[in-house]
Formats: sequence, structure tokens, C-alpha cells
Amino acid sequence: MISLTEENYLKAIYHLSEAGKKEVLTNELAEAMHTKAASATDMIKKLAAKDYLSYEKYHGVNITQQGRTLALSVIRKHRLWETFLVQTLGFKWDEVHEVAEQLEHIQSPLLIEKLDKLLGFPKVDPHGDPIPDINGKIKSLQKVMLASLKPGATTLIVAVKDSDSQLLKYLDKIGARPGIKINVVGIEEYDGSMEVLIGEQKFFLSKEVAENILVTN
Amino acid sequence: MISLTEENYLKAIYHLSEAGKKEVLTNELAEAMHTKAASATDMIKKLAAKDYLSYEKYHGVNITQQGRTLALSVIRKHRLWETFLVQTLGFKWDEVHEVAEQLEHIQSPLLIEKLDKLLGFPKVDPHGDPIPDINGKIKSLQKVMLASLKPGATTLIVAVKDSDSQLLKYLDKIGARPGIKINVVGIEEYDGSMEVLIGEQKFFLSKEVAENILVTN
DNA sequence: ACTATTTTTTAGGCTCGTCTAAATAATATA
DNA sequence: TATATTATTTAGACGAGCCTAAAAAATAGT
Repeated sequence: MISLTEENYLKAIYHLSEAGKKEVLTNELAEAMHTKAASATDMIKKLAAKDYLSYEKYHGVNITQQGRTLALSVIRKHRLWETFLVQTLGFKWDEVHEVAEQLEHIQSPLLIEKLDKLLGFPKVDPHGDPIPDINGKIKSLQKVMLASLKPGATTLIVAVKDSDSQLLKYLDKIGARPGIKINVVGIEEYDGSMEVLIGEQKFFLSKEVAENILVTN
Repeated sequence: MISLTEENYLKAIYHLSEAGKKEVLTNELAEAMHTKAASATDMIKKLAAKDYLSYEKYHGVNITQQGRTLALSVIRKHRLWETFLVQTLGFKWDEVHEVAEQLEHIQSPLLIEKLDKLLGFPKVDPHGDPIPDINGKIKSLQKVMLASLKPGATTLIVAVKDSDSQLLKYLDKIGARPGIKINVVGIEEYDGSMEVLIGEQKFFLSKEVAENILVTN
């Protein structure tokens, strides 16, 4: 049996290892979990003992196949619940994250199966992130930071990196949702801010915001 | 903040005090929670310190208004989730209890509000039990054990006492669901078993089963 | 009313997940 | 390369929720 806390650590480790292709370091993990390094070390030992991680003292961890499968099943549940909250219950897409963090730990394969069916077997969640299938297969589309594009480029928003509610509210307000077309008009040299066209409207996005919007390549 | 475990104890105490109109005793509570008396004592002290219970050593506990309100909010969530599982996801009514036990602890007033709306503000759950409103008001219909009726009586099933899955499956099979009409044909003297008519069909119900079916008075 | 039995509480210990402080290993710098 | 800095681990402690065994209170039986 795996505990709720173990699931959360494993999920964080999965995300961190997807982000930077190397070992996940103790301090990174501690920061992601809002705990201290000592706590992360303890949990790493537990998860390694259960074969969810491979761990070498002082050299960080790698997630095992078993660990990845478990993390992906939690991520699958999280994203299905987010889809449910938006699609069936009418939540705004910036309101769903915290609730989904709770719902993702409900243990009932039947529930997830039926939820998936109710939602029409969605492939992506409301933030544009792909939903792993029941076997943990996940198709990650080619994603690139909006900030990396050159003036003149046109692409589609596919996802938002951060799940900070303030950011999501802002993006919602300017209509920057997954599936929406975006044009890069120009880039301000001195601060990296970006002039873009979303629909008919022109916006200036700070460098930080442009780095959090992921678009098709 | 109240923990998941505290919520579960409080719910059990609420149900026990509804059942027998007196103080809830430590051993009763321990049995209901599948723990030992010592653990129940520990938790009683914690809940009493938080003013959810009034407690006098060696003389059991009474739930306070604050405790009742909290218990009822958990019960409300449980019954709304059960309704959702059956009505929206197509669960059988004997499959929902365990999942609802998990879902009832999700913290999000907005979620419950939206769920309630999705379900059309139901008044009773799939077992016929009343759903408390958002203020903890609960209308308990007059319920009586089927076993207490005399031959010739006709009533409606309103609920099932036990939430044992075996029993629910059996009742489901013979069509004994809340809202269904039932006729008492006769009672067998020596074992108290009951001959009844459900729809067109005749069944013999053991005394135990007849004591678990609640009907209108 | 006094003893035997049952119920409840207390005492002390265990695991989980957390912490701080101290020790140790790895890395960066001079 | 020797030292200073940073990262990580270890040691020891704590609260929550659980346990067993023993003590204490309440209740039942004679």
C-alpha cells in the first residue's frame, strides 16, 4: 500500500525528472514539496526501499519504471478530475487545481473508468496537458515556450506551465487558453517582454508570462 | 483544522447518538471505529478539547451543536457523492459506499455546491437516506422496521439500515429499493421470517433482513 | 454492602511524516 | 590542491493515531 504522502512525493519526483533530464536532487525535491531536505531524504529512502526510485547517497534519485507507472496513474486521475470539474461542474480553469490535488488520491479504479467514460475519454485536461491512458502511456506534444519564438511567428497555445492561480486568472482574462491562436508581433529588447495578438486584441506579455505559456512547435 | 480521522470519529458519534438517545460510550465508539477503547478515549479527549463533544470521564460523550454541524456536513457530502455515483456515473447502489467514504473528506464548499446543483438538489440518497441541507438541517421521515409490520400491511421502502454490500446486492436482486411498494403477506411464527410481495413477486425474507429494511409509517 | 466483573482510563511504546542541529560528503574557489 | 562553501545525511525529537498492559472506576451479583 502506498500512502497519500508517498504518492505526492512520487508525483513531484516524476515532474522534476521530466523537467530536467537528470537525477532529481534532494533539495529540489524538498523545495517542490515545501519541506526540508531532511524530510526529503527520509522519504527518498522509503520510496527507494519500495523500488519506486533508484537512489545513490549524495547523488539524487531516478524514478524506476514502477515509480513512473504509479506517478502517471496519479497524474491521470488528477487530469481527469480537472476535466470533470471544468466540463461537468462548470468550474473556471483556474479554480480546479487544489481540489484535483485532493481528488487524485481517491482509490477506485472503477470510479476513474466511469469518469473517463462520462467525459468522453478526453486526451488533454483544461490546461492542455495530456492525460495518460490507463496503461500510463502519455503522448507529449512538442511544446515550446512562447518566449522562445521570433516576431512574426504564429502558433497555438497548448498548455500553461505554472498552475499558479493568479497567472491562470490573468490568462483567462486575456483569453489565453489552450487551443487559442497567438501571433508574436514584436519583442522588447531591454526586458524581453512580448507584444502579441490574441484573437483581435493586442497584449504586452512580460517575459515571465511568455515563459509560462507553452505553444506548438 | 479537523483531520480526516477526527471527521470519521465525529460521524460515528453522530450516528450512534441518533441510534440510541443516550450518551455514546467509549466501547461502542471503539467498536464502530474498529479500534480499541484506549484509542477511542484518546480521540474523545481531542474532540472534547475542540468543543465537538461534551465528555465526562467514565460516562460517555454527547455531541455538541458544533460537533453535530460538522458531522452533518460530512454526511451531506457522503450522500451527495453517493447520489452522484449512482445518478451520474451509473454505479450500482451497492458499489458506492466505500468510494463515498473517501470522497466525503474532500474539502471544497464550491465543489459540493456545484455537485448539488448538477444532481438537481436531491433530497435523499440512493439508499433513501435524507441529505442534510447546507445548514445541516435534515428531515428524517418516520421510519419503521419492515419486521415490525403486521400481515396485510402495505408500505413503501424508504431506506436500508445496514450498508453491508452483500445485503445491498441481495436487496437489489429482489428489487427492494427505496420508493418500492411492499406488501406483508404473512409472518412465520417460529423464526420471524416474513412473506412479502414486491411488485408481482413473492419472497421470504429472514427476520434479519426484515429488520434492515426501513419503511414508511 | 461487599466482592467480582466489566468498562474506562492511564502509561508507555510504535510508525509515519515532520522538524532542528550536527556531522559528513561534494563542489567551488583561491 | 587546500580550504571554504554548499548539499546531503544522520541523530534525535515531536504530534497524530494507533496499540498492549496495568490501574482505576463503575456496575452487577450475592
